[in-house]
Amino acid sequence: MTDGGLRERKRTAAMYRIQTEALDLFEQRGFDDVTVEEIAEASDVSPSSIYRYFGTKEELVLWDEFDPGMGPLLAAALSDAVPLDGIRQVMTDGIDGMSAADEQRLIRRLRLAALSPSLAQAAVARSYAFAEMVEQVLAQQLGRPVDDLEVQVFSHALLGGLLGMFHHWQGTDFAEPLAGVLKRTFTIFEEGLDIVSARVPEPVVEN
Amino acid sequence: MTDGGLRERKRTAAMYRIQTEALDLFEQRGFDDVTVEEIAEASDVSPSSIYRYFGTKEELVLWDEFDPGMGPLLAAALSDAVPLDGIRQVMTDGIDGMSAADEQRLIRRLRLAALSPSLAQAAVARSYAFAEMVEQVLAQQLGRPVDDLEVQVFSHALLGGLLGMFHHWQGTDFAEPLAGVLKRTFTIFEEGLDIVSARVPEPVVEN
DNA sequence: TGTCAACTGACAGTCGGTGTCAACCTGCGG
DNA sequence: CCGCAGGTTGACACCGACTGTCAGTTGACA
Repeated sequence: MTDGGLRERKRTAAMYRIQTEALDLFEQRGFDDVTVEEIAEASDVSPSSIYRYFGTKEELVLWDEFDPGMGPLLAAALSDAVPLDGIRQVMTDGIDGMSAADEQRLIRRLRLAALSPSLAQAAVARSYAFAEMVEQVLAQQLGRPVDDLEVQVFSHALLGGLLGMFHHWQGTDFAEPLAGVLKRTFTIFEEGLDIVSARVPEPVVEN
Repeated sequence: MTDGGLRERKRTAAMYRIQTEALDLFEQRGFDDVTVEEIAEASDVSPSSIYRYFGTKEELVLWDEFDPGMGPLLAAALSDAVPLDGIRQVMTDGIDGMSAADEQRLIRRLRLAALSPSLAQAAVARSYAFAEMVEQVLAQQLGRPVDDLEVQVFSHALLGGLLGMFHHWQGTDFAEPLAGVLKRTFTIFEEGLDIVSARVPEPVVEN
């Protein structure tokens, strides 16, 4: 699922090591109060290399070793299944394949992302790119133009919903296992997002 | 709907004027190739003032004179209607109240946002904040905790869908009036986002 | 081993963004 | 008309993220 050559593996290993140092420093002193130079020093590489690896300071937190494989995987899943099911399958598999350490690291990264505005912003923008992938595959799948309104609304709403799921997970302090939350989220999707009809009939209590 | 005192109005007027200069420059030479200092010079203010007004360079494009009023408006609309209807009402009213010049300016800003990565990122993050407003009001409305999964998924999916709508509008070069696109978007919402069942039965053509 | 491409570190420079301080306007009481 | 207080502005200095370049090194591969 991961590597190509040895170079690639070494690169990934280096990035993982640098990210580990960075997460430690960020947790100790806050994202904004740690400079890239300090991380470089702690990781025994030059600042230049950090930028070559990650591109931006934010990516030091957001980068995920498993990300690169996601694209093709998603495309494949969407090509031979009902869209929603395909995406559910990919995500479920991904979560099931995560070790406890992986999940712990994910939680650390999410916690950090929630604490720093610039990180939160980058995180949202990053997952937005995900929606654009779904767009493309879905449009082709349905034989519609990529700019089709329904395709756009569906793709982005789906992605938004998943963001909401992570928001909930974070808000409840990661109490429930992610797999369970994901399952409930897709149930909500399947029921058609009809929170509207679930509105309580009683009048609102004054603030 | 807008001002408070005279100070506030002067400030808004100055921001509008600076934004106009900035939009011109950005369109001529691209967002990244114009410095804040140049905008300051063109607008006859100091760079310091621009940062005091807008905070960031991105906000020079994203700022909207009507934004400040949106919060209370939305809260009110959500408090006494079915959530989806309330939001639809606010947005429909907002669009109906826009002059042709306002819409033209909006289009200019959207065009710019699509051309520069940093702008696009900031724009997405900005609209994300909108979802958090919906979250709060909706949770209170339904008598559920803000971190309720369904509330989170609904709010963010809704916001995502609206983002998708703008994406479509942009992709079709703003051909259809925004009011029409909005109406169709909410129709999609009401039908429960069931693009799943609309899947074409034929097998996919090989790429 | 030799060659070539990819990678790395060092360095200088640009620019976005923040904090500080002095000058200035604006309205108010004497 | 004169000070005076609060908010607003401009000038300046500073930090740090990020880019481009260049020379030196390392690794892949014949």
